[in-house]
Amino acid sequence: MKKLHKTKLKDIAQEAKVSVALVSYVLNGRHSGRIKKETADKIKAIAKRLDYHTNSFAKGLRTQKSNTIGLILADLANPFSAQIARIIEDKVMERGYILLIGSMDEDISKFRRLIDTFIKQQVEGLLIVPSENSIKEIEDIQRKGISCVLIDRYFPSLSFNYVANDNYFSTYTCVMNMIENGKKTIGFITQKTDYFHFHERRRGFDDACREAGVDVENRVREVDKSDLNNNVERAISELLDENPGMDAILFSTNMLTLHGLKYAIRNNLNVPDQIEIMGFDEVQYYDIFPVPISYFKQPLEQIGHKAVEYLIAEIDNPGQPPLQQVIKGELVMAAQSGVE
Amino acid sequence: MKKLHKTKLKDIAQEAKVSVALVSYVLNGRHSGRIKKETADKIKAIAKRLDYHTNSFAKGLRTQKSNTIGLILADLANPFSAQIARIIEDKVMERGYILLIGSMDEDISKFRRLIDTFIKQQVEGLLIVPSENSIKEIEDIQRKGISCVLIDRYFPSLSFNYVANDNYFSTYTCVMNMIENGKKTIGFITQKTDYFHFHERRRGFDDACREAGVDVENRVREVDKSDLNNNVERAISELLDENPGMDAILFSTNMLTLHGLKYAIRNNLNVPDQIEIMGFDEVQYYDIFPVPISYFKQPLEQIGHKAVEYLIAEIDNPGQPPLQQVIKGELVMAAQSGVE
DNA sequence: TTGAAAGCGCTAACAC
DNA sequence: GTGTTAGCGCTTTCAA
Repeated sequence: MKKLHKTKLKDIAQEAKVSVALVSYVLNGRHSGRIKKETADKIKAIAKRLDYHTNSFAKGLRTQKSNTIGLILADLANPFSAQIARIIEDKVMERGYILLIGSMDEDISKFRRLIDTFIKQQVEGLLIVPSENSIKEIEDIQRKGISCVLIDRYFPSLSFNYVANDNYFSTYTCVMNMIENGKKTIGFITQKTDYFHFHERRRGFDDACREAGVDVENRVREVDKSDLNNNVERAISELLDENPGMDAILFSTNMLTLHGLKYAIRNNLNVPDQIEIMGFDEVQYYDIFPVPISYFKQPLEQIGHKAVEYLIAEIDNPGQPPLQQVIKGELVMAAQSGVE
Repeated sequence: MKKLHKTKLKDIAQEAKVSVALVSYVLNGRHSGRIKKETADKIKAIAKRLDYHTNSFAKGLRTQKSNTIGLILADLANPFSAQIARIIEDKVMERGYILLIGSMDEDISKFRRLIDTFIKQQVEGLLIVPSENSIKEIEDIQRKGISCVLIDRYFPSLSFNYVANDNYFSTYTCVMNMIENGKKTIGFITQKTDYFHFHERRRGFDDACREAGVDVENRVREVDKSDLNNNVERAISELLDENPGMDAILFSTNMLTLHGLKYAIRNNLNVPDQIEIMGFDEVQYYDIFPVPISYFKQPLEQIGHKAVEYLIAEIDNPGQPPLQQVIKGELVMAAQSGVE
């Protein structure tokens, strides 16, 4: 077993014949004015040659700062989570922090374990894409005085920091666009859930329809997550049967949208002339389907950036009034493709 | 600003009127035999009441152990990476370690930054899903004496630890299965790349064809990654034009497979009777296409587990001879679906 | 301009 | 059974 000697400040100090303190100053850019340039240069050169890396345990212990932020995702295997994680990682690094990522996989006990782990790691703040039923744990975090920002999903009744898509605006915009394009009978397929953001999507749909003077009655189906495949299929059939001449359907998640596409393809629906399909979220594969589809694109980039800004603000100034923001995304219209 | 007093061993010791050492013993389960049960219980109760969390900086500094493993992914936004990350996270936690995740996004300088970060964090080992051109950095890691296991992709010329899919077996198996099902003229669409694992897939295809006595000449297309959409489409057309009666095509990645599906749907190919399409990797959306498709499923679960085992073995016993393993996945046959 | 030294919270060897 | 204490590598106050 090769013993690997990690170089430490003392090694550099000895080599340079100066004190540890001075080495520390130089490497941290402190007192840069007061230190003789050649001493500084010598120290830097030695540090480089010896491949010095700060021991963040010692540093963190001494400074009581970890320079670390934790991100807890509802489920890492979900493309939404992965994308947002990537965006946040970049942003966090840019701001000089290190990001710890954990996935709770919709499992509360794992959530608690992650929080404990992150606390032990002395994270300075937490970014959380919460899953259902995690309110209690999040309140706990707040109670412990840990800085925290919720992403994408939030609990309007509570005074947390959050950043999320403007879900009301999303569906509202989709409907209005369809109407501008002459659609008259619009269906909405969404998920049966308690998440606040789904309520908002529903509300946006309803309001837009009402304002545009089109009917909502019997045009909405809330699908149960279990056995999604069959439930969606059934919901679509029902919707079409009970609303002859339906010329557009809006789906409230990417999974639902994909099922909608499947249905359209299998049943040889003429999209978009006979019936338009509008989706939610970008999916890498939409354009692979031989069916043109417009979709509402959530502003992931901005959500991620804002969340990091908010968290750092909260870290710098704990206990400030809650920072809350929803961000508007945009409708991406179908490419002029279809079956060429 | 609410000052949050993190409880430390000393607090517990004072409260319990014992020494810090004793508290440490109890909380770490040391000397459990020798300590009076009621003292131990009292200490544990107080720790719980005071919501004590080890300060891992202090602990790590003292013990020279971080209990931390770093995972560096080629690209977190890629579903393969996300899935493997999730599997590995579970496994790593199960073994009592903490996982740090970083995504290099196919960017070498980011890769170097991540390595530096992880070294500063004192990771005990590194799991890496390398991207192209990262050999130099990986050799560096080895030179520094950091325990490391490569995942999925590796460099056969070098003596690293690695765990990967048996890519040769994968394509070999696919071809043999098609032949058993009476296919006679089999095409192969793969990616133009230097990655060793693609060479293996190619080799598996070639060997299987040769053994089965079917022709390989002009049946393979290597597609350039740039402008994938058009290139794949063109490759498929060419293949079909130049090989009348081609009755099967194998694709070597999930992206390519999806494009194959798109082509089949758009051109109304009769799948699988006229032509079979066989893919690589599970994709959440395969079953949404109105086309039955079999695919080769990489053994992600086993790859992840084995990689963690290897890394921990290497950590416990640095400098041992390289641990290398490829793992065989399995062919998942198309559901009996098609257009009902 | 530079150095000495205290101390962050914890563990472990040793003492009692 | 329990306590004392040194010291992990670093930053920072104070002194020179």
